[in-house]
Amino acid sequence: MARLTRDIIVSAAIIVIGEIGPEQFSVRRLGEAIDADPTAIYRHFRSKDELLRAIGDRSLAGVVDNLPKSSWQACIRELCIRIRAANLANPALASLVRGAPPRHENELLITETILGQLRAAGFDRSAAAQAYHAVIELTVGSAAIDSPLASRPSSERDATYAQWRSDYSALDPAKFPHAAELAASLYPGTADDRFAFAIDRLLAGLTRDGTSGAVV
Amino acid sequence: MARLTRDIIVSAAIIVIGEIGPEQFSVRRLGEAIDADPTAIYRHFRSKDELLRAIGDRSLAGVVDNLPKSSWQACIRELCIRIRAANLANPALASLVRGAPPRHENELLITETILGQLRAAGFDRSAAAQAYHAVIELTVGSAAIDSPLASRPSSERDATYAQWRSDYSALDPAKFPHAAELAASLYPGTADDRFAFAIDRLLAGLTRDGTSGAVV
DNA sequence: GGAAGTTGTCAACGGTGTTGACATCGCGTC
DNA sequence: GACGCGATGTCAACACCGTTGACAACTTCC
Repeated sequence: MARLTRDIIVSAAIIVIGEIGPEQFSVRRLGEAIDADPTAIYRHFRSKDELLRAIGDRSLAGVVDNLPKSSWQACIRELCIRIRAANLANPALASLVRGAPPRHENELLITETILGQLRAAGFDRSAAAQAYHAVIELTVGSAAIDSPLASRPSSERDATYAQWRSDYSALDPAKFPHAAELAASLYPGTADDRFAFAIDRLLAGLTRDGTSGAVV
Repeated sequence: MARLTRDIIVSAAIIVIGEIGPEQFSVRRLGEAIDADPTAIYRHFRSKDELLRAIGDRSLAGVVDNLPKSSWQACIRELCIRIRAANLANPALASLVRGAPPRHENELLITETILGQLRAAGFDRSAAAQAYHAVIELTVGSAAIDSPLASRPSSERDATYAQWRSDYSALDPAKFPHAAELAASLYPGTADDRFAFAIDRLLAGLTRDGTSGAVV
């Protein structure tokens, strides 16, 4: 009888996910890895979803530490990049926002940090809340989309993007003139780069919305 | 022997998903609904993923029709709202961007439309591609996140949001001052409203990025 | 009419999350 | 120290899932 705790299980799960990838992760594989009966896990977590949420929160540990203080944009930007990185690595993202609000410690710290930055920047309550939702939606949503590809080796990712560009360039220019013309420009850089661009633009848009007294 | 076609299967699948929700949808349930052996579906689709993609593309039919022409922002905004609505209704969103680029007819039309609008607005090739990715990432990601809740009745959704606000307001103000203070302002309006706000702010941010010659 | 290819049917494989009955362990109490 | 009880690990099993291969029925073409 191996003694288990929530912490032990979560730590083991993170290792297993790192080895076999989020898609292949299952309760049975986890049980095998910790050399215990898979169903023993259900003594510590009500369901796999609850386990995934715990994993997700663990991977967010320290995500609000030592954020840049140069500006609120730089701070939120860096925070979102970290959140995204944490969420890409494991499947908890799916259950992160799924049917449950940020109840866990680290998730709450994220909410608190973002709201604090926005308030300090001059956003009123309503505007801060709206901006918070927009930022989180982009960050978590982006991670959810990019996650499947992110778990593959980077060489494979590059090959995939190259293939997609080639698909676009092969389109009928009569039907899809712009898509065909811009084929070579699509999927520029890494997915991380594209996210950084998006969050930058969103933050820029938030400062000029007229719904808050925020001034840059 | 009931004669099946891809079209019949996709139509039936959409009905079934509407009845039992995206989460409960399975090949077996679909087979039951069309009164045929579940495995017959595999004569027309290589895998469930391929079926889901076909469903996704079907639900995007007509999404680029009659878009507002008042401005490129209004056009893209409306298009994204429609895409989101289509994706919320079925689970194809997960496989939409998952491991495959927009290869289907309607998906390509979306790409073409957005790129065309951006180019006409003065974005150069690189800037148009970047902006396209940012917009799609937010739109599809947002749908992916909101989908689980969107499949429930609106009364239940409202109750859920109310519960979450109450959770936030119960937080320790010493640890989470801003989250506690803004509890009542969080989750304002509907998820659709929040998305509309986010896409508005992103589009606003795209016009002021300095990476294009775009002028409003 | 016969051959060939397409498509529906059936049984089965290997996997999943989860549950209930049973056994075993650790710990507090008499 | 013995007892009892609750917490926890083990095992078998349930009800699903996506998918495959062998077979049969049907359609189409020569």
